[in-house]
Amino acid sequence: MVEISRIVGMRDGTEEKEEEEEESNINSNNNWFASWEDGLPKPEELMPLSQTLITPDLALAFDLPSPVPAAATPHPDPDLGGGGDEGAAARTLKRPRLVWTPQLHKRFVDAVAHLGIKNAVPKTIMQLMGVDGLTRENVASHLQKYRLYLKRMQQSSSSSAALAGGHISAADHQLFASGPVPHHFLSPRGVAGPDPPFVPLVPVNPLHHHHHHHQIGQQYYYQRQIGHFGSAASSGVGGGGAFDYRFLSPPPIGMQHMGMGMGMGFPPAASSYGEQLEPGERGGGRRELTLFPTGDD
DNA sequence: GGGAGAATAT
DNA sequence: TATATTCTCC
Repeated sequence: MVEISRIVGMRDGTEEKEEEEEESNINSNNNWFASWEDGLPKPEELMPLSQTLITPDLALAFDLPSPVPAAATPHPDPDLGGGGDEGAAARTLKRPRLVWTPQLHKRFVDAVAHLGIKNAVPKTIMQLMGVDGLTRENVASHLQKYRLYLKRMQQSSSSSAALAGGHISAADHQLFASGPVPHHFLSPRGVAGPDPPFVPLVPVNPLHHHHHHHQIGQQYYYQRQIGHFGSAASSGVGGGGAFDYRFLSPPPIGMQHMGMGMGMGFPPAASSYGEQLEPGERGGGRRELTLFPTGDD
């Protein structure tokens, strides 16, 4: 079949110490990059956990308002209908929303940090991250937000704006503030600093691995949530409609979506599983690709 | 044309 | 809100 969305599974065989030094380390991070590789898999450790998330048929079905058989589908796209070019189909079908887990974000930050602000552009970052399935758009979007975050950080740290109301929102802490932010990102002088030498990440090989991720504790699982066929009956309003969720992989940890009500950051070192959110809360019918660690990171 | 970045959409 | 998509510009 066609492999549409796949994400890499990364082993953290080398569970180095470091990792969670964060804020307290921002000022004394002489080694923030010395240990940058720690969180990253060595080339030989890079282990693609590729999975076929959705078949063309399924995609078709889910994309339609009703469970109309593909055969009867008036879909104009030849790629979808004919099972032609796999690559084309893979590009055509929409990927699930990417969830930026702390681990994924860390990779992002590390990449940005080692590229240097000025060289940190989506494509480069993406390549450096070496995460299979990650697109330039994914990175670009995240980068945009990340820059906004850095901007606010600068403001609140270099002026009295912090008192004026430019405080860091809980949302910031949720992801961005949870990881180490290279200090030079925030200080005007270090911005154009020299690029620390580092070993470029080796991109994940595109091989198909139909792993049955049983090895909890050292890999990333991906999660896929698929909405139920557009049954007009079940779909409540944006509220809590009953959806027909199916998990093709073990359920996720409940560490995202803690917005609104109690905006507390996720556990700093969410080493292991927390509780799990009841699936189906939100995301009515949306697919979501989630990378989450199963081991302590 | 392709990519970056901002704006806008979902 | 978080992430995706679109749009403009280079």
